[in-house]
This record gives sequence, C-alpha cells and structure tokens, in this order.
Amino acid sequence: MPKERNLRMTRQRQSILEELRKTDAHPSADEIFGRVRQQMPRISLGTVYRNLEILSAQGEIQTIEMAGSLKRFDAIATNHYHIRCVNCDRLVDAPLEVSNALENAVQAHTDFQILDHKVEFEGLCPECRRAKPGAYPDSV
Amino acid sequence: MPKERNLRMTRQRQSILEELRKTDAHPSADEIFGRVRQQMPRISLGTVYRNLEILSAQGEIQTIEMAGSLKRFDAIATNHYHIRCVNCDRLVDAPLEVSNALENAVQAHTDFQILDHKVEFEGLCPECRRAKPGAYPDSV
DNA sequence: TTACTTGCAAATCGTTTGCGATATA
DNA sequence: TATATCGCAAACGATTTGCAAGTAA
Repeated sequence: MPKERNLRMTRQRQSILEELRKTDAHPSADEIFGRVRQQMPRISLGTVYRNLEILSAQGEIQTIEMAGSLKRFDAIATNHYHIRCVNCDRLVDAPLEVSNALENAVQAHTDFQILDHKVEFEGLCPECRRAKPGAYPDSV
Repeated sequence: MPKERNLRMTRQRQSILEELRKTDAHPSADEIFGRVRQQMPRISLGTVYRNLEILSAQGEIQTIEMAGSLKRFDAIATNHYHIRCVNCDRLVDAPLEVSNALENAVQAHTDFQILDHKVEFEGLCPECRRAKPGAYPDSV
C-alpha cells in the first residue's frame, strides 16, 4: 500500500475542476490555464499541470493522450472513443459504445495480458469540411 | 499540385531503411540512430529524423504515433493495430484484422468525415507479466 | 553543376521539477 | 502548526530547424 497523501481542495484545484466540468471540448492544459487565469490571474501553468495530474490520479477527471497531439483533459472519467479533426485538431466523443469484444478477440491470440484499449478516429470536422471541400491530407 | 522534389537515395537514407526492414520491433528514432551509427559513426540524429519523415511521406515506411509515447517507425506501411506494454513500452502488432466496420458505425452517426482510425491495446507483455505478477498500474 | 542532403548546434515546445513562500486542514 | 500546495523560473526530452559544407544525379 502506498502512503496516503492528504489532498487539499485549494482554490486553484477547485477552479480547474470547475472549468473542466463546464465544457465538453476536451481542452489542453494551456487552454484550461487561459480560462482559470481569468478568475485567478496569478495562477501558473505548472500549477495547472500538477492539479490535472492529481485529479486524474484520483479518478476525478481523465487524461486523454492522443497520438501525435497535446494532452487533453476530460471531466468525464469513463473510457470512451474520440474523433479528432486532422485539420483543426478539434476533439469530440465518438458516437460508438466502448466494447470489450475487441479486447477479447486480441486476448485470445496473444500472450500479453490485455488491460485496456483505445480507439481514435481521424477525420474532418463539419467546419473544416466546409472550408476545404475535397482538400484533405491523404496521410497523417 | 505541390512542386516535386528530386529525392536522392543517400547512404544514410539507404542504411536507415535497411535497419528498419531488419526488425519488427517498431524502433524509435533514437534506437534507429544507435543501430545506423554502428555502420556510419558520423551520422546525426537530425538526419535520422529527417529521413524517417521523408520515407514516411513517400509511403516507404510508417510512422506510428502512440498516445503518450515516443514516435515509432515500421517498415510495414499498411495500417494495423498494436499492443503496447504499459510497463516496458514494448510494441507489437495486434493479432486482429483491421476492420472498417468501426469507421462505418461511427460515420453513420457523425457529421465528421471519417478518414482513418487507430486502435491501441495496452497490457503487460509476457516478460513483465512474469517479473511482476499481479502488480500493474490500475490507471494509465 | 545543381540543389538535395548532411553534420552540427541551437531552437522549439509541451511538460516537469526545484525552491522558498504561502495557505489549507 | 504541519505539510500540501503555490508561483516562479529553470530544466527536461523528443523533435525540428538554420546554416555552411558535402555529395548524388
């Protein structure tokens, strides 16, 4: 058993959590920094990172690490899939249930002990699709 | 149409490509650097990065960007899923066919134009499983 | 001969960390 | 009061880039 820490609900931590719960836009640490800073101009980016990490370890929020992109944070802590716009990097939840069928199928054919899985869809969001019809990268 | 470049097959580029084709271990740029350096001690890491990017753009190789991990490179350029060991970061191909059923299912319920998807499994490789039975992170 | 490519070193950028000061429980 | 947390600034690590010299075609 790891030694327990006495966590404190500081004004900073509270504010970060509230900002995150206000949105479903999966903001980055820097975006959260920008929003919290409006209430609390002296907060530092390091504090934002530290708190996001603590909240994530507590299971209060979820850290989303997308391949080749910044870390994103989500007030919804349960696993779900995402769609990322390859043009503007917007991130939304994918309308698809998380299924353990994929894990089961892989587990049947590997010596790894499968613990988790993530699915990322890439595409063009409606806005970018409109802005540049037909023009999109053919490799990512 | 972008202006075409006349690519040259330099000794460095050749050697990087050969090293990558020798292995199925999905090495990082730094690991490839280490291997190529044995034949070519004066090659620089920047050259390795530049060539990997060029080869990837040409479709000769594939860049694998795993969430929260280094870039990896693969001589096999076609899409496939991966399993990553959460303990030692080893990366292997997942024994599961790539299916567009996932993309179709999402496409039916989103305004995004889905272009691609990736699936990452996380688990413990056989070696790490043996080394630390029962002991694994419960969050990643 | 042209201009793509190299080696080197410095720059970038997201993120982490050391520190002395502050504030929560 | 004890110590978790803060703000600040410096450190970090992977990757990228500017530049003058080298080399493939």
